[in-house]
Amino acid sequence: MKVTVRTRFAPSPTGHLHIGSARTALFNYLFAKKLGGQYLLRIEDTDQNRNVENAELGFIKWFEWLGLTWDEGPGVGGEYGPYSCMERLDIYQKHVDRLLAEGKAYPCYCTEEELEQEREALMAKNELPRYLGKCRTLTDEQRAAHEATGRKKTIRFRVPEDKFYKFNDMIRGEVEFDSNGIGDFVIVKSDGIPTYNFAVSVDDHLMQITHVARGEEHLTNTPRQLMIYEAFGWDVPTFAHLPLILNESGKKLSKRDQSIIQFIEQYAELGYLPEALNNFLVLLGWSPGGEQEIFSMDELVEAFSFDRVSKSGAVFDVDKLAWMNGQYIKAADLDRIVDMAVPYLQQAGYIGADYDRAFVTELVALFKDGMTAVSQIGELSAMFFTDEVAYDEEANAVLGEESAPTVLAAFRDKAQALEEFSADTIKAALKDVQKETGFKGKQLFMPTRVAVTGQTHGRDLNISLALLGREKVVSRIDALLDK
RNA sequence: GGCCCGUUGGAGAAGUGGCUUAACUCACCGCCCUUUCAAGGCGGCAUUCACGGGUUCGAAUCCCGUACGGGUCACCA
Repeated sequence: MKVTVRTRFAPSPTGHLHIGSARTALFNYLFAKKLGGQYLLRIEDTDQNRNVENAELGFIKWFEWLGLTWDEGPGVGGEYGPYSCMERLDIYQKHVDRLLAEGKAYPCYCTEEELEQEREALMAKNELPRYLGKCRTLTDEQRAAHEATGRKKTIRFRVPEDKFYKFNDMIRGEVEFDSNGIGDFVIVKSDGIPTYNFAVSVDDHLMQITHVARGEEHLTNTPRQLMIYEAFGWDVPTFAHLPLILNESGKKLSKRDQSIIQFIEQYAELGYLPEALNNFLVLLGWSPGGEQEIFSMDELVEAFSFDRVSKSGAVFDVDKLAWMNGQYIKAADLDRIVDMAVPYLQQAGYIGADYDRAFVTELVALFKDGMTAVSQIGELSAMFFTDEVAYDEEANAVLGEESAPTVLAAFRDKAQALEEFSADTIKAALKDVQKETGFKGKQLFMPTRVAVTGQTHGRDLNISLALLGREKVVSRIDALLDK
């Protein structure tokens, strides 16, 4: 029987969906879809201290926003559930008991202080800090004595000595670790909850996960998980360790890093399109090989493979993301962008609840091809909603040109006299001003643009002026001429 | 420090022994188009693949060493 591919993404519920998590989820999703398999979501909530209230709901929402929906997991269920660790405690317990009974794991009564001392002592001797196995050989009597004092205990996995753990990583090839470099590690914490390494192994096996793609920071966890698989006699899934996403200084993106916006919800708030984010993220560490860079989700499913994922870290390039988003905005339906733009305009107080849809549509159409994020609509269209125009240094330089007063005065009169104030008639009026004053090109347009919009850069002048309306255009020019 | 991993332009990268005088994209710089501004088009931007040895008729591509960078060494995931 052909085994179907099953992948998963298993985040800890820290509250927000990080871009790195989204990218890992994306890779797992694409791989499963490409091979006609299933992609599942599982919540790794074994850290009681870090679990955030309702965090689960938060990032589930953002996964949905990205379109990375799961075939099994929270909300949708599935025959291998439950899909969060804290609901699976009894399952882990059974497995721990088995390891304990077989002597493959043992209780450890060392306190944190004792372990800390051990670490310090080792470091002082210039040896690598690790657990030396003090409780490894405790007799039943000694254990009973510890139990009697009510001392807290953890369960540690007995790491086999002198063994090499090898696996074939889909991205990094053959990777090998010496078991002697790994101390007996904790599989059940003193609060009775299993650690990540243990829970993840048990869950991946029970949920019949065939391929595990995760960040490179998990590479050194793999031998531990291999040991657990071995202890239970389970088949090992295929691993793929993705290159890290780096900040501009080449360091792993830390959640506290201020230099880069890191959470999906922040991008959503800024008016990024989910397709753009997916497209940008997939290119971080993966390359399609050809010359195409813009991919729909369907195309990605078709094109994706782990053997085209690189081994070295990828720097998160904010500019490229902006460009990518701009491409998607440009290609998107105008109506969709208008819908996205409305809240920003309302928030800025430019339009109310009963706004003029036709006007807003024209406004958005004017800026759509030049935006890099929909939130920019506020700043971009500010001049349409203010009475006072502020002129900066650059603007004043243009207004100081000798052609400015002549051109402005002429255009003002033409604008005033225009029967209909539209892009076409404005264009004609400007043409007349040119004939009349002899100024053309930059000398003609720049003073007009700057006087009315306050900006030296912008979109189509004729449409901008028409949208602004005669009244604003004329009064702004008058205000300048009066000075 | 131990163990792992990596190193092609400012960034993402293609390239897996000859087809490479190293694709493509972002950024940057020019030019064209547009009477302005954008958008768009075109072109420029690594004589060289961290460095040093080697293997080979031939190396960015294979091997060794050095340097640099990163990850990880938790009762966090």
